Amino acid sequence: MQTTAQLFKALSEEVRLRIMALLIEGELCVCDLMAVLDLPQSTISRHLAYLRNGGLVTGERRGVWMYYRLADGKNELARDLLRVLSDHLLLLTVIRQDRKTLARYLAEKKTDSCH
Amino acid sequence: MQTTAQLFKALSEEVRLRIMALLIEGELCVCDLMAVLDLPQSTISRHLAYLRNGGLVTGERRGVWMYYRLADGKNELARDLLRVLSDHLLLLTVIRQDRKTLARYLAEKKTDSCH
DNA sequence: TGCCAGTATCCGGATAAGCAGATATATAGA
DNA sequence: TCTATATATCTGCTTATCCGGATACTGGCA
Repeated sequence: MQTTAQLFKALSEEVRLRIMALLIEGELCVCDLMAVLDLPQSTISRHLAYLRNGGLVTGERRGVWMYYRLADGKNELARDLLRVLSDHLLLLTVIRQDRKTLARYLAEKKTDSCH
Repeated sequence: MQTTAQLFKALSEEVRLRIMALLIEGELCVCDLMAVLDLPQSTISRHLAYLRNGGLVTGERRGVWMYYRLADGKNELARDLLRVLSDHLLLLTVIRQDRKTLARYLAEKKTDSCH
């Protein structure tokens, strides 16, 4: 019960919804999210912690970088919510804009990259 | 976007999830909820206001009483979330307990009722 | 070992949300 | 119109959450 509420709380914030929407496209590291969302590192990291605690994303360290992706499996509610949510998010202007920014960012990253 | 986050926020609290679960069975007035959840009137009323603002429930005045029910229709996301959520809630101990309490309360209400 | 870059957590201050008692509003009935 | 009941909102207080800069941790590399 506590957990159920926590799951919804994790999704009750605009920045976190934007992060979720970006991760639908695939894994990203913290610095990618900083670049696309244009927010300080501590802010991104804090929101990722919320999503992690809610069981919505998982992080994997690869060298110095932490790659985050949508958590799949075990939590059935999380999985169902995410399915419903992702359909909805793609209709929103902010989310569409973020996706464009991500695409542009990833294209540039190939040539002029921090890593 | 703001609205989407607000919808999740409305569902991010234990008391509100319990209210939602009770309303799945049908409409209830504030005093019913007070009796079943054993919480003061102002607390119930405040949580109902959240759910109302999130577009999850609607209230209808009938005499002195306000009857609340799940909001149906217009908000597509709310509807989808609710479908997913209700399956999940019924598995939880707290919710099962509340349902039993509600059944017992409604049975008594027929004979010895406040209204 | 020492340094740097990426990430997580801490800190202090502002805002939001929780609670429950007190008060205001609305309706039914005398 | 006056009273009583049901509900909503206000009040004062406590706790949680937000933000972003500062600090601590971690891994790669010289």
